[in-house]
Amino acid sequence: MKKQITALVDCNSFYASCEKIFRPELEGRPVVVLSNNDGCIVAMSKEAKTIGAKRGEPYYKIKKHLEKNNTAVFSSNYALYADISKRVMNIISASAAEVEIYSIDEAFIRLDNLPGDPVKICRHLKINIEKQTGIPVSIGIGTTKTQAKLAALTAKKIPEGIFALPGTFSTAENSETEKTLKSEYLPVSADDTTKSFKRIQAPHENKKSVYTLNSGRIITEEYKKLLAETPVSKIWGISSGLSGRLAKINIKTALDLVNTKDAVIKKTISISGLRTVWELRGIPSIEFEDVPPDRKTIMSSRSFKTTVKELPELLKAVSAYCTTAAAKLRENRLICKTVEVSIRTNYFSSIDRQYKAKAAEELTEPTSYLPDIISAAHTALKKIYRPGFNYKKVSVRLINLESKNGRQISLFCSGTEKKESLMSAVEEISGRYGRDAIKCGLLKK
DNA sequence: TCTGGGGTCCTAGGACCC
DNA sequence: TCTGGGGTCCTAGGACCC
Repeated sequence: MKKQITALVDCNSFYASCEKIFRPELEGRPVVVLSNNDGCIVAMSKEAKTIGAKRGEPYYKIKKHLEKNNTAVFSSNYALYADISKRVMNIISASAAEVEIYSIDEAFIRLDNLPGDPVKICRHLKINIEKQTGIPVSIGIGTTKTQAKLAALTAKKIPEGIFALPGTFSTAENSETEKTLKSEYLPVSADDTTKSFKRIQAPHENKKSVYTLNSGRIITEEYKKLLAETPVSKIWGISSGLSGRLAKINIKTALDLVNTKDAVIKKTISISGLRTVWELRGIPSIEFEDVPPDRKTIMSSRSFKTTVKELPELLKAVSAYCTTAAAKLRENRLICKTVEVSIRTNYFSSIDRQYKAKAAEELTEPTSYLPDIISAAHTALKKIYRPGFNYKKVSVRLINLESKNGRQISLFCSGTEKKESLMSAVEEISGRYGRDAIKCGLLKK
């Protein structure tokens, strides 16, 4: 197996950058984007970061402060962000054979199968994206996805916007170490790292300035220094909860982490944490998914601006979320077996009595037919609804999804054909006149 | 007064079976 | 009076990501 070289392309302050594209006058001003109901901050420009805006922070708490600093505030416009994301991802996809679109604003690329210098390829790509879309990006390069993520943190801080990790050293010694590692958790892809990684090593780096991890793996002194300067909470996959647990056993930096025994890691932060550690050591352990796996659930939910008490209003909301979810289901050419509805009161309220519940309803046969989905969701909601509570949020989740194509036979059973053509017609109308042009009403039984 | 939405994966514990 | 053990499957809850 070949040495993996992975880059992470990350759009800078994506939502805020989208808002700035057509408003050059915002240059240099703090920009924040708010979540649904203008509830909390979901994105901010670097100027907004400097004045102390934080992701997830409730807007009302920081509103005055933002105003004082002349901040441009936007309600989120997901249709716009999705559209711009698509353009960015198209450019990235055209640049390499193996691309994993990881989120709306990030993608991993495999560089090892491309001819030419990885850094140069990335520089090209960065210029291309910025020129064609107006969205600034940072690119981190490493030998694993987790390393690429780590490199991207540095990339964001430097003017060039591209940073290649000064290598986990890829030497015969490392390959020998891995062969003798008897860890039962050692991933399949861990062997053979004999290919050199010279290309993205810094020019002044020489093989003598190396450091041997407790595991026996060899890394460069430079990489060691970076690990020592990085708190564990900055590592992809390790958030505040796990960092707290790690701090208790005196693991504070990424270097502490990679020098900890596998068994201790697994015990403290579970198998996913262990994979993260291997990746930091330079052993690919998180799969590169250039073919996106089938989705397992589709969810649609919304918090109410003001709480809701009555069942009819909840039923109406559920119908609307079913419509959104079913549209996505059909877009993905999937059908679902089960519809799950959940409701909850406002857990931030200290006055309201608290209640939350969920119920799942099996469909008589797997389908993407909206009226059947709504009817199942209504049945589920009625099972869990209790009068007298102030409801804050309702969610619909479609689960047990399967591919529509595997179900051709049943197409001709129990009126499925009719349902199919009805849904196609509905889609055409929505496509032409907008999502709200046509709605689903259910007959009372 | 006002605190998002949409995903994934892992683990522990219970039910059930032989 | 003594009261198995191991496997599988499911669910709830907790953790992470952006």
